[in-house]
Amino acid sequence: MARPIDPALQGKILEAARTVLAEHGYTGTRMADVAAQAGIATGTIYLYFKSKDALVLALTEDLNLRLLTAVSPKLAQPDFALAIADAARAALAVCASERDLLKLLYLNVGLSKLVEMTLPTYDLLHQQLAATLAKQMQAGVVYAYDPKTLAELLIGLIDWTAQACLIWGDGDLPMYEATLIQMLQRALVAGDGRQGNR
Amino acid sequence: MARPIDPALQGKILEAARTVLAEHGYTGTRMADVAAQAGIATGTIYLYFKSKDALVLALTEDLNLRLLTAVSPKLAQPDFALAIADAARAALAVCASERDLLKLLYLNVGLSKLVEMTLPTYDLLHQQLAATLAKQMQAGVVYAYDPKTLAELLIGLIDWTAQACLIWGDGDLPMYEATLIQMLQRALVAGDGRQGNR
Amino acid sequence: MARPIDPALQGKILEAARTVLAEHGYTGTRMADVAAQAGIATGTIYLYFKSKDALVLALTEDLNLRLLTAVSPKLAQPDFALAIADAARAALAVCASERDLLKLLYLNVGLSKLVEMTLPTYDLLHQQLAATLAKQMQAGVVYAYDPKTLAELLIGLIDWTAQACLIWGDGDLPMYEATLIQMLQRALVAGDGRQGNR
Amino acid sequence: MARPIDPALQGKILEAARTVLAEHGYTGTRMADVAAQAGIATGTIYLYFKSKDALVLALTEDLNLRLLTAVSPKLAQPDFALAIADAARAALAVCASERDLLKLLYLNVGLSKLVEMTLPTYDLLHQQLAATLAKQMQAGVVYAYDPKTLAELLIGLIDWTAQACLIWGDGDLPMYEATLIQMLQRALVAGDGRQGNR
DNA sequence: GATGAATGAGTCTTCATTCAT
DNA sequence: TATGAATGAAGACTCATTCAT
Repeated sequence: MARPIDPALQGKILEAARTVLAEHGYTGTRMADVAAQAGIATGTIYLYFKSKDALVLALTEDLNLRLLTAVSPKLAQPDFALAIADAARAALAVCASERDLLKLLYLNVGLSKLVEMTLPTYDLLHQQLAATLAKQMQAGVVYAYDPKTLAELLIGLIDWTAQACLIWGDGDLPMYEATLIQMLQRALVAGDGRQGNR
Repeated sequence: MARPIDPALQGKILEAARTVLAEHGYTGTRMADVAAQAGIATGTIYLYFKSKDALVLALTEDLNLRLLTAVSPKLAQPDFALAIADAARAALAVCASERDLLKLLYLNVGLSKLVEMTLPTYDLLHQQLAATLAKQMQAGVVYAYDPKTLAELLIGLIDWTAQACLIWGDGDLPMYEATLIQMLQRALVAGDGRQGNR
Repeated sequence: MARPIDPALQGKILEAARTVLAEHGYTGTRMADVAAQAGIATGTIYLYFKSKDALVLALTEDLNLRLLTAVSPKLAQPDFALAIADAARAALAVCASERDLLKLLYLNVGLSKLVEMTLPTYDLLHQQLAATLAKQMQAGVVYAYDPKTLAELLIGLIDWTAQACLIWGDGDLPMYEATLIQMLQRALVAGDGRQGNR
Repeated sequence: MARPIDPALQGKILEAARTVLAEHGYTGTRMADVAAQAGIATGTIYLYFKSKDALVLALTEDLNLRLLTAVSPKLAQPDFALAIADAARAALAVCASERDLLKLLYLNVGLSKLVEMTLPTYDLLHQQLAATLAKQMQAGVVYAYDPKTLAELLIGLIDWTAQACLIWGDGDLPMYEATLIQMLQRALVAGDGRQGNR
C-alpha cells in the first residue's frame, strides 16, 4: 500500500485555504497559493476537493457546523430569556473566532452555487430554532409570531450583527452583543418573563 | 465618464447591466453582454464607466439612493411606532420592486472593493436613523440603546428580511413584513408608546 | 520493463490498454484508466512499460507481428495469383479481428515518435514482399516494377483497404476484399498468369 | 467603425499554424506559438477559429480542396488511361508541395473529431471519381468493379503513395509516381485501351 | 463620441510520472 | 513487486480593457 490518504491533510488544506482566501478573497486566491500555503503540490488539492468552489463550500459548511454546534445546546435551556442571550453570545463568539472566514464568505464569495444549494446545517439550525420558538409561543413565553419566519429573521439579525461588528465595524463585540440581546429579549419575551439578565 | 456625455445612454447601460447581472451574476457577466443588451459597442461602456466594478458600484449606489429617498420621509413622522412600520414597509417595497438587483448585489457581487469603500448613501441613512433613534430615546419613546449600534442592526434586520423573503424565500412579503414590524415595535417602543398601529 | 517480471501481467496490461484506447483514443486514455481496467495500480504499469508511448508502441508491434505471421506463409505459395489473394485475405482477416486496435492505431495515435522509429516487423514484411515480387518479376509472372516501391504501395493499399472498410466504411469486408484482390491481380500478374482467382 | 475584420488575417493564421504545426506536431504546438508566428496576440486566433482543433481542421479542409481542384479537371479527360495518369500526378504534386502539412495531418493529428466528421471535399472527390469510373466501366474501358469501393481504394492508394514517398520515404517522387501509374493503368484499363502512355 | 477588433495577462485543472511505503 | 498518493509542469481559453479607425 502506498501512503494512505491522509485525513489530516484535508484539514490542512482547509486551513490553508482559509488563510489565503481571507487575505486575497475568492477571485484573488489561486489554487497554487493554497497549495503553497499548505506546503503541498497544486494537484494534491484536487485529490481532496473537486474544485475551487467545492473547497470554499466546504469552508462554509464548516462554519455553519461550528455555529450549529455552539448554538444548539444554548437554545435548549429552560429559561428562554437566558437561552436567547446565551445563544446569541455563542453565535457571535464563533463568528468572532472565525472572523477571517466570515469576512471571506460574506464578502468575496460570488459563488452563485452557494445560493442554489441550501446548506443542510443552516436548515438544521433554522428548524431547531423555529421549533423552540413555537413551543415557547404556546407556553406564552414568546409573543405570537409566525415561528418559521421569526426564526429566519432572528438568524439573519444575529448574522448581520456579526458582520456589522466584525466585518465592517470596529469589532467592539460587547456593545453589539448587548444591543442585540436587548433587542431580542424585548422583541420576543412576553410579559414580565424577562428579568434583567444581561 | 466624469461628466456623462449622454445621460440617457448612461441610464441605458445601467439598465442593461442590471438585466444581465441579475441573470448571470457578477463573474458570469461579460462587458460584451452588457453592451449587447444595451445595443451598443463594448468600448462605449468605458466612456461612461471606468470599469466593470465601477458599473456594478453605480448600480449599488442607485439602489441605496432609492432606499434613502423612500425611507427618509417616513422616519420623520411624529408617531414613532408608525414611523417604524412605515419605514420598514417602504424599504421592503423598494427592495421588492428591485428584486433582481437586490439578488445580484447581495449574492453575486464579490467585489472586495465594495467593502473598502464606505458607500455614502448608506452612511446618510445610517446617520439619519441614528439621530432619529437618539431623539426618541431622549423622549422616552424608544428604549435606551446605543443609537449608532442600534441603527446599524436595524438596517441589517430590514435588509435581511428583504433578502430572506425575496431572495431565498417564497416572496410572501406580507408575512415577513408583519413579523418584522412587530419585532421592531416590541424591540424599540418603550412603555405603552405603541397603540394599535397596524 | 526490460525483462518483464510477470509476462502474464504484461499481457493483461496490453489487453487493458487496447480496450481503453479503443474506447477513448490516445489522448483520451489515462494511465489510471488502463490500470483500473487491468485491475492493478497505476504505478505498476511503469514496471512493465517505460511510458505511455511505449505501451502504445508495444501494441503496434503486436499487431504488426500478427500481420506478418498471417501473411508470410501465404506469400510463399507457388501460384502467385493465389498467393496475392490469400495474402490479402489473411491481412484483412487479421485487421478485421483486431478492428478496435486498428482503429486506434491509425486514427488516434498522434505519436510523433512512431514516425521516427522504423518498426522492425514492418520492415520484415516489406522485405519479404519485395523479395517475393522480385523473384516473380524475374520469372515473368509479375509485371516489371521497382520491387521495393511496389512492395510499399501494395502494403499501403491493403492497409488502406482495411481502414476504408473497417474504420470508415460499413465493414462489408467481402466487397472490399473482392475489389482489392481483383485490383492486385490485374495490376501485378502478367499475361494469362491468372487463372480462376477466387 | 473599428477595424473591419480582416480576411487576410485568417489566411495568415492558417499559414502560421501550418508552419508551427509542421515543425512541432499537433500536441507540441501551442496556440501562443501560432499567434507569435502570425505576429498577433493569442486571443486573436480565437476571433477566427473556435478552437485549436478547428484550426487544424481548417487546414485539412484546405488541403482537400487543393487536391480536389487539382485532380478534378484531369479526370474529365476523354482518354481514361491518360486521365488516370494525370490525376495521379496532379494529386502527388499537390501533396509534394504541401509536404509539411501532409506530414502533420497524417501523423500528428490524433483528432478523433477528424474521424467523425466526414469532410465534404473528400466526399466530392470520391463521388466524382466513382461516377467517372462507372461511366468508363459501362463503356468497357475500365474493368468491372464496384465503382464506389474502387474509388475509395484508388484514393487510398494515391494517398498512401504520397505518404510513403513524402513522409516515410526518401521523396523520390518520380519512382513512386511511375509505379503508381502503372499499377493503376493495369488494374483499371481493360483490353488494349492503354497504349504506352508513360 | 462610437465602434469592435485586437490585445495578452492570468489560472484552473489534468494527468503522466515518481517514490515512499 | 505492488501500490496509489503526491507531484508539478504545462496550456488552452477567457474576457476586461484598449485604441486605431
